[in-house]
Amino acid sequence: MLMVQANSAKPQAVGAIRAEWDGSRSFAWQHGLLRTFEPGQEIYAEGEAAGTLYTVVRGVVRTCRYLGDGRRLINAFYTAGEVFGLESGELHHLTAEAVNDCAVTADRNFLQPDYALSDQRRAATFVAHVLRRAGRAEQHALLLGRRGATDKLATFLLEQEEGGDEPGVIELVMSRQDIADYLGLTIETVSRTMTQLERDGLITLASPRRILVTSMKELRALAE
Amino acid sequence: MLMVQANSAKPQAVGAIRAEWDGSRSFAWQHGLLRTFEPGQEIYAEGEAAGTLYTVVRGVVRTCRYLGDGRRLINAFYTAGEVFGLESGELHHLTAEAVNDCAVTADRNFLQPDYALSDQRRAATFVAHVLRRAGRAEQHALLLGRRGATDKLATFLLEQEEGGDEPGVIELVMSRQDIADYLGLTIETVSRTMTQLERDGLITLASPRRILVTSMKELRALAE
DNA sequence: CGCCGAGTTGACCATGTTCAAGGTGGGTGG
DNA sequence: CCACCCACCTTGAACATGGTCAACTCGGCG
Repeated sequence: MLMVQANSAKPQAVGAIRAEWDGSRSFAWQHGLLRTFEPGQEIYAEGEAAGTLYTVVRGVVRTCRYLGDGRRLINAFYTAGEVFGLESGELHHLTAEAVNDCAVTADRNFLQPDYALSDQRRAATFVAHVLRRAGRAEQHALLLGRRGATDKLATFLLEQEEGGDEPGVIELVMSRQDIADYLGLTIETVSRTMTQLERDGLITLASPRRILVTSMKELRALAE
Repeated sequence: MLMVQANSAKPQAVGAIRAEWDGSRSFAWQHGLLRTFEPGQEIYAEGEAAGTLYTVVRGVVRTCRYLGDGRRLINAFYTAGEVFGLESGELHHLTAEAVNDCAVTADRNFLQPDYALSDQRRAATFVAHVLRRAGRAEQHALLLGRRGATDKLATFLLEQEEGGDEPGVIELVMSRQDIADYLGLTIETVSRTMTQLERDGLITLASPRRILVTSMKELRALAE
């Protein structure tokens, strides 16, 4: 059942949802309110009540935690078709923000315990998403465990290359600061390492946000 | 239904399983084969077929990945009552090994797709476990994202203190090398940082593996 | 044109790694 | 019972890597 109603962040008609979904991956939860966010805008904050399941329709969302000293650690980037906002407890323990202009659907049915499991088909999809999230988080932990900045960046770039449309071409939607906070590095180190990879002939920086992989083999070797 | 049969690693009668479980947390999957492992012994390897759900009965299990250069990254430590071995794909993408002498039950019913979801109660428990694992992995990623060795070790020690029996007392079952690989540090840095924490009066090293927290407040402050 | 945010680069410094040398304690065997 | 061994841990000194601070470039936009 579709919910359409007024909302603080530009709600849109349901037709738009279906339209945007066309040509994209399909999902079991094709209902919920469509909301759009501007770059940097907060979707929910750490500590708020959880229970809503979000699906990215357009753009990229990041989940992160702010530390006492002002530093920020980015947990994950979510792109079109991916879901986020699930929590094991009552509260969000991460903050979600829009990286660029983006649209997400919010399904509040997940406030009801076991709603997701009432139907076996829905349960299967639900579990698949949670397992995917667990795998992704473990992948990220493994990435952060790596020693060198070069290792980390190479792994990150390959990750982004996978998610992109054209093989060998990486269109970064996030800033250097975002990358730094995702890799546990500083913006300067990210920048330097990027330049170094270009000098070594592994990549070409068409622009800061557009990267061409010129030696996939060597890049993969760095990521092991 | 209980499965009891011969196995390479010391299978035991089912009575023993129930006996060991008494007084411990209860689980929806109280069936499966009990197997024991010696310190360092492999339970399953990265790349092997998945589908078995393991529950730790006694001892501690670590899941890790070995990198090309011989380095090892530890993903998690599992203690009595916790489950591991779930995968989103067909294969294990981590290796599981016994940290000390330990016993686990192996339930191969999870080879059948959607077995876990056939019953809603079982599905709920299953989802809870996967969500827990996701949360834990994200926690670990956040830990690894921290800059200082002191921050990391303080966080790790608090984590261990939580899991222990006596407040303020930490019994480490894992070696310094294990800790180093879990925190993305070297064994020397772990050792030095441990000593430094003792010099600063936050902890007392009764023995390398037995630690008394003498200033919980300051330790928490380090972990933020 | 001048501003501004994002990115790059350089010089110096702090932190953790590396390499190497001791300790320590629990086992085994003489 | 002691001597020895071995794995585990600690400590020290030199070194490498990434962080910090600061200057500079670049491109878009009022």
